[in-house]
Amino acid sequence: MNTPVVTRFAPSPTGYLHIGGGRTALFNWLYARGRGGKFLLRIEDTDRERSTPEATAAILRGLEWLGLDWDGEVVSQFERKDRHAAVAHEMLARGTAYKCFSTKEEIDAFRAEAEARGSYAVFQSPWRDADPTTHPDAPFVIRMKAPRSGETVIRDEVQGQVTIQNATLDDMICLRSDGTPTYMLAVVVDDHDMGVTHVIRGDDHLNNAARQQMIYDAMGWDIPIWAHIPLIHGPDGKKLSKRHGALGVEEYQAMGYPAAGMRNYLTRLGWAHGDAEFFTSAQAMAWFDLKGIGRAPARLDFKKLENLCGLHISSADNAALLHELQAYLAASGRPALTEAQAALMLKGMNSLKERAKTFPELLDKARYILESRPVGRDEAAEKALDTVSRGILKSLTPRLQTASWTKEDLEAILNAIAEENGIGFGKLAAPLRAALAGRTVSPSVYDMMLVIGQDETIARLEDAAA
RNA sequence: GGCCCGUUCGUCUAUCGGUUAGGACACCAGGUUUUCAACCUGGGAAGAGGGGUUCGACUCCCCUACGGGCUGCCA
Repeated sequence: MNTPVVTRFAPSPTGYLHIGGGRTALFNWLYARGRGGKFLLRIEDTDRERSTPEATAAILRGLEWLGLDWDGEVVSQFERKDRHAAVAHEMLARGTAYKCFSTKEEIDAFRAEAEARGSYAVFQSPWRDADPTTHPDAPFVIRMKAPRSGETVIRDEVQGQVTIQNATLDDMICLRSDGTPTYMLAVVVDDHDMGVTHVIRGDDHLNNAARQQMIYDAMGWDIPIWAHIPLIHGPDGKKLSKRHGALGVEEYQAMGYPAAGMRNYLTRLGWAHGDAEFFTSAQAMAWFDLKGIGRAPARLDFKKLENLCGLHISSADNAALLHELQAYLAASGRPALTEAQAALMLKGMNSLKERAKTFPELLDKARYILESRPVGRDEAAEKALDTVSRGILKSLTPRLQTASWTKEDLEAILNAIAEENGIGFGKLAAPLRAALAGRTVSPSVYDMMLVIGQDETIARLEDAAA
């Protein structure tokens, strides 16, 4: 019997959920969901100065948009501070931690002196082995009594076996002088208490894993399976910054990328399953594994994101797509569709979704549906409606009055008109498109006519011919 | 400074000692076409550099370069 998998995502609420965090959450989610395990969410809000409820809300919204559902309640790390403190005191009792009365000033001075000597040493507290009877009545921190020799080996599913010399690690502080826990202690206690079996997180924590492992050992707890994944870089290979993509995932939503495409892209970024490129979340869950994660940081490629999004849009269920489109409109602060518009969108969705990579593009192609008469025309459309073309359109309307409004019938009529005027079908389609959509770029003229219907089509042609 | 991690086409990647180094996006050319999108065909494009180990190295080892991370009473 294997232990059920428990993963977690543990962001600190100091800002929006950025794309890298979103991917970390996604990996944890895929791993748990693909194995019938649990995916937990914990907000690391022990830094009271920088944590905000707004950031927490933004992170939750971001995860929801990505479709990453978590199990159980969201855990607040801050609220568990008493438990963290209790563990620190237990370590004290076990002799795996000690009270350190060194002040910040003393530590700073130690470091400054080391630096002045041109050397670099980890801080060694004079209180490590002090006799408790010599303890002053002063504020203290609780430090881990870390081994000073030997090495700590991290068995990482992504990075392999990583060995850290214990001498390079200091006795980290577990409990601050104000009694609050540090991150290092809090993560370990929480992951243990929450039953986390797999810690999948950014590789900026790889070194921390060694220190954390010492706490697990000190408490006699089972060490989780580590998987430190490389961070995402910007298109230029540099660390992600706001300039190029370190946007909140909500901004990607506002840019109109469908969540399924985003998930697919992010899953494939830094992870591979053979040659699989385009896949559903169900497939991703079935395939996702730690072995397939690469060791090098990946760069963001918006072109590929768009390509994948286009594929997901065109293969999406029409009703679901309409639903997500409406969510997009709301998220980007645009007016909602009227019921009539929504109905027409659904009717025209088959042709619309094949030509869009993002929701703005979909909306743009749907202009013929969303605009009401008189349809505004851009410059190119105006040009397409020259005198000759208007004349042709005029001769077309009476024929349409009696049409049965099936594609076959319309095809017969338009082909006949083109032939009568001695022009190719393309020459006829251009002004027709301009009249119907007000653009020279639109879905097929047949699709448009069938979607908006006979009366509206004729009315628009009359508008244009006038 | 110290320690740790990384480096295959422009980008994401496959390869797990023996391949003409494969796929995808992007790009270029051609085709199809009712504009756009899509689609079809073809093309250019890679093992950071240097040493080893080996019959044989993209794959294993070492060095260098470059990139990143950690080195906080931040997470």
